[in-house]
Amino acid sequence: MLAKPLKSPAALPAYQRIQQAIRKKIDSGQLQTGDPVPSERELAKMHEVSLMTARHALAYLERDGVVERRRGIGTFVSAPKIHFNRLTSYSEQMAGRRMVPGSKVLFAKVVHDGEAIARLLMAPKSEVLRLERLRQASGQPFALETCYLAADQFAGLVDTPLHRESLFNLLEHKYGVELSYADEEVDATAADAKTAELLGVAKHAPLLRIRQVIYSSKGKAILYVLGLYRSDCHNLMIRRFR
Amino acid sequence: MLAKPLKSPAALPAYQRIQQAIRKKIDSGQLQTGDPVPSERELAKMHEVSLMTARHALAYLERDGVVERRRGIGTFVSAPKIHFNRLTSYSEQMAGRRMVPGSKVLFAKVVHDGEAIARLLMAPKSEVLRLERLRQASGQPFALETCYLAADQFAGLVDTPLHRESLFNLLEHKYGVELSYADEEVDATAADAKTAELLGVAKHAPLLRIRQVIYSSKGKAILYVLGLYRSDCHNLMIRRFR
DNA sequence: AAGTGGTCTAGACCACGGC
DNA sequence: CCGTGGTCTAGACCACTTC
Repeated sequence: MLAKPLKSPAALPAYQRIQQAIRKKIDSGQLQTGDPVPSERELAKMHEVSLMTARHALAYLERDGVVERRRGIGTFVSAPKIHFNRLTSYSEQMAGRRMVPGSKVLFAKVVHDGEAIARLLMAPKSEVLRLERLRQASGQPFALETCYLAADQFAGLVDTPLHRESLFNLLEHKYGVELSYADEEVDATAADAKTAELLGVAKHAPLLRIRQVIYSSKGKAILYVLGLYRSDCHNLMIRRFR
Repeated sequence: MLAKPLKSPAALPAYQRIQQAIRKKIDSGQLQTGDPVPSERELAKMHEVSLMTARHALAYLERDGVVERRRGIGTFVSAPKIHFNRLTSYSEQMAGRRMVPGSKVLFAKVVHDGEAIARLLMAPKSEVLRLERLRQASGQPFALETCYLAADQFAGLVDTPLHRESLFNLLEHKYGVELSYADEEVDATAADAKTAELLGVAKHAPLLRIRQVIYSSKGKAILYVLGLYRSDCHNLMIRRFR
């Protein structure tokens, strides 16, 4: 048998549409923690897809912790994750700590280096905007952040005054990008000479290094950020569940 | 068409056999980081299964962080990074990856110091069990972990052979404690002389420091863990949502 | 054009849990 | 017994990347 050729252009895959429908019901409160989600067979009929496709939708919702599946019983809405680990902008973090945010732009240009990053961001001609900022909290330098964005998507950004305005704000409101989640890789590293001077620490002082890839709600990589944080004034707080 | 009915009893599902075969090749060094794994179609032929089954095997290996898949390119063995979105025991982490866990107990006694920790764990008479272990992955030392537990609750633990048995396992099965979540504080620090020697790194080398408080499902603090991780072989992976 | 992974079909049988 | 999720088939078309 042929696959259904009736797909409208730019349509989401069927399994993602099913997921979206379920997530929507959870968000709106129609489905609450512990409530049963329609079974694979029901979903297949409702959305006019095969069983495997409905399965796929549920399997990946389970992977993301949205539902729990129990053989012989059914699929249920899982307890709401407390998003202790919320993705916030620097400005939002500062506001939460009642500190005065400050930011000095050290570099803001379109560059061609960094092919891996360009590929990640799907930047045409490998043109990415590189934005280097020294972050300050109440006057003290405390982090060095280098952001990369696809140059074609965020053309006017180079000329925007970024020393005061939040990048998150710009992306979300001026560019209409809905930021959704970030994958972060955290480790420790030693400060090189230039970084040490900028941050006002000793050379080789231990720094917390966070590399993050921030995705839009459509799953596209929007932003790559490399951050180096003074370990004496920056702690990462995480809550993890078993 | 019928499903193949030739399965011997107690046989693993086909997709798990395929995963095992791949993991084995990685463990034995036949496949190294970055090496291509056979394509879906190759695996399907080799193991005499359908394409969907081979796909399933690879998809779940990717979910576990063992391989990376790139459309139009292939599937590759991913870098041996430790992947942390859930609260897992050290043994579980090692098992999920392709490493042989090892652990050397450096210290295991009831102590009276550390009032703050004793209060946190609600330990009577401030008696806490302090357990210091050197963690190894495939023979290489890679972390120094110091755990604290309330001495009265886990009396027999001092005499339990902990060099092989997982502490999580003991707590969950022998002591009937249901571990639920952990709050973690992450930063960077420099190795002191003793730590540097134990971990086999230079003095003042940057280390990832994680302090965690692990709570039971009843919300009681059960375990305090201070971990120092070699930043050259330990990365923390986090996903955060907006 | 050839090869890869991504999505999908229309069924099948099995293992499990509750009635 | 029936409904649930778990495994599986033998194909198909699509999107993407490399040559």
